[in-house]
Amino acid sequence: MNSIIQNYCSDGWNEYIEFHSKIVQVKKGDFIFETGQAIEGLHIIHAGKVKITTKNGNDTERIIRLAADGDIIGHRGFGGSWKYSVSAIALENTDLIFIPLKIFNEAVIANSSFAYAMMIFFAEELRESERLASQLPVRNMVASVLYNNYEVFGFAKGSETKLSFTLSRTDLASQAGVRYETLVRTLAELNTEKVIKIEGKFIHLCDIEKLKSIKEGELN
Amino acid sequence: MNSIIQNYCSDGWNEYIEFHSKIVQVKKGDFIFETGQAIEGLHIIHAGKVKITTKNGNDTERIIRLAADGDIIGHRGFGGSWKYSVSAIALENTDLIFIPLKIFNEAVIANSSFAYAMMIFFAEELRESERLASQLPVRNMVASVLYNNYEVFGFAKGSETKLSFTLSRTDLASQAGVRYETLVRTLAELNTEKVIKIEGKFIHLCDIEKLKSIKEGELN
DNA sequence: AACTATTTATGATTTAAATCATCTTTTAAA
DNA sequence: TTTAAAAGATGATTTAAATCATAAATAGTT
Repeated sequence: MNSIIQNYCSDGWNEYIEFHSKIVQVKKGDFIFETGQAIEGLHIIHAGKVKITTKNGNDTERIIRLAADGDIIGHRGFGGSWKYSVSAIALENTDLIFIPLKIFNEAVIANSSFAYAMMIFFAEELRESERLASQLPVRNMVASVLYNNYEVFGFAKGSETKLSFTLSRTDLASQAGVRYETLVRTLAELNTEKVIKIEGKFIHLCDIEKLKSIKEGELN
Repeated sequence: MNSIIQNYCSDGWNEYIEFHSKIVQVKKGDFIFETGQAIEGLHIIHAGKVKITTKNGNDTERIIRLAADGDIIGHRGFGGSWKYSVSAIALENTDLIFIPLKIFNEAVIANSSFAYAMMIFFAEELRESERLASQLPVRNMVASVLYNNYEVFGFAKGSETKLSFTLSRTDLASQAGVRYETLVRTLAELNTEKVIKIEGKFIHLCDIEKLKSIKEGELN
């Protein structure tokens, strides 16, 4: 692993953090944490894939972020009541490094460049979250979600187009903020236009440039 | 003013920051900064009111945040390309304190508790931004926006219900992420139910508890 | 006060997406 | 290897919100 901590804390602090960290292993479908629980530390994904979800009022959930190797999760509840405002669910069997809050706080206070890096990390998360405010038609939202899946998961080994991990249609819909049937129809449409290629459950992104332009708001 | 800087930097650093800061005065409707511009520093609102907007693809803009006295603005573009990802527009004549990026960075590196406080500030902004992901019906979104206006602007002096500042209907619609006509109709509906009271342009929040419950996803 | 311009309001119609209803395909289990 | 369960796909219908059209009300200007 080569996380923000390794990069910005001194060797001594890295040892100290590692000594107090522990490995957490979760199975596909398991919660890593759930909305409302008290925050006891920070998780860094060592190997695996995770979805971060939030509740829309009463009923439906929405995926607000995907995370993979090296990504930090569980930082959103920092400050305030120190409770998770979102849930994290493993998309496959996942290993995480858990750093107790006390240790993390000590490291931030002692390593000013780490504190600065964490601040910038949060700023980037904030910018990323602005995507959620864009209320474009379904087609654009779906393109945006597919592109994000590519950014986070990349392409499969030996392929120039196939997503290395495919969310279920239900999860893709949840991330796009639309209903399942609507997502399926939109995928079919993009497939017909050869922007993507549907291969059973799997999805190929055949025209990344077109996808980018659609996600930026290209009409029709 | 009593901002995060005063509270978390040493006296010496406060003097240093103040020495290098300058006052910026903008008139109602003026841009404080615009999407795409290079970031040269951080603004703190000394006295006034500001809306932060983002572009939805080609056409419409959406208000993603309101800010008033003591609030920090312009931090969203930190990191990455160091360009503003949003625009800030004064809702009334506004005085701001501008801190050059170089000075701010020095202060963050030198004052670890300030760096920590900034990190927590960003975390709170991030949590706040999750509101944008909730895709509730118009009625709930409008309630959410009215409540946020109350949180940021408060009630007028001598009134227990009247918002101290009233956004235009167009701006309220932009914040709720709905069309103008839809917003007006929804306000009329909430008015009929006596949750709010419309007094010309001005809005009274008569039943804050009901408003809270609607914004949390109460149906019908 | 009279005249614009802007902001607020409301009715009628259209439309994109949700919902409802099936059906097929794939995966998992007995 | 048959059966059950889950995931994926598509057509038909409904609906909430957008759009179109127009009218009041308010504010600003000469």
